[in-house]
Amino acid sequence: MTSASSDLVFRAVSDPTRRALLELLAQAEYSVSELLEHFKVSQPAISQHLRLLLDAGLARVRTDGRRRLYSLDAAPLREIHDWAAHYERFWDNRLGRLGQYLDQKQEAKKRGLPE
Amino acid sequence: MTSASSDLVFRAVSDPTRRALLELLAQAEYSVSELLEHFKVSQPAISQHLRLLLDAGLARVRTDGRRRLYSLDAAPLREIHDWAAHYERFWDNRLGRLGQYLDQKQEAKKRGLPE
DNA sequence: TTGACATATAAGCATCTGCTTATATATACT
DNA sequence: AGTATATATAAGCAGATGCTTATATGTCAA
Repeated sequence: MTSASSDLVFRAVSDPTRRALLELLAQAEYSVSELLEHFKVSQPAISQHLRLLLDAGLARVRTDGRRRLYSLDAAPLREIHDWAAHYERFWDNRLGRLGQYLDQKQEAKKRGLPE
Repeated sequence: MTSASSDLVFRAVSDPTRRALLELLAQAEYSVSELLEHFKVSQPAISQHLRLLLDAGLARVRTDGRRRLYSLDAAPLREIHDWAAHYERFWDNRLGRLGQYLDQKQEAKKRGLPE
């Protein structure tokens, strides 16, 4: 989980087509042509997206005859999840820094401390 | 949370400089020149990044004299968090589809069903 | 009012991105 | 062997991206 590999994951996930691919791969293993049916781009475009997913560690391939079967490897998504979770405290209320302050105040109140 | 605005958030967050900006804004409200101190790029570059964060709804500004004070709005990050959480089941084990299958098997076993 | 400061915007540029078509590679079928 | 099928790779291109310098805008201070 170096900064470089982390960046690969964030970049991979920033594209809507690749997010759609991940969603499909979450359901099952798919060949390229099966994946292709769900999109309006060319086969090379799909292969190129899959390459980026592989590079980011978000997908695996195995060969089956002349087909290549892609599957999901969601492990790197955990990093994104954890990164976002780091900000969880800030979206509970929409007040940002002030929210933290209010949280503290409320905490204090709960404990029956004077303001 | 349209698909378009969602995309803005994913894109905004895909850049390491902007992620660093968010991290700073999570700590406090900052002026542009204060933010600038933490980076090796020019002032316009920072202003441009901040613009994208604003567009994605990840930051707010208020004017204080001739300074502009930026603060975090983490709300849109919740979407990313939830999106990633959708894959949580897949990173618990590193086996993807097979993992699900094994999960089911294990579930079955727990219930004392025959294999 | 004049000049310094803080920030935004404009314009230009190199690089990256996502796409296409054309082609290479490998396997399967007859 | 020869043809069709499945996928990857190469090359090229338009548009996006991130940066820079130059400049505009607005506020403060003497």
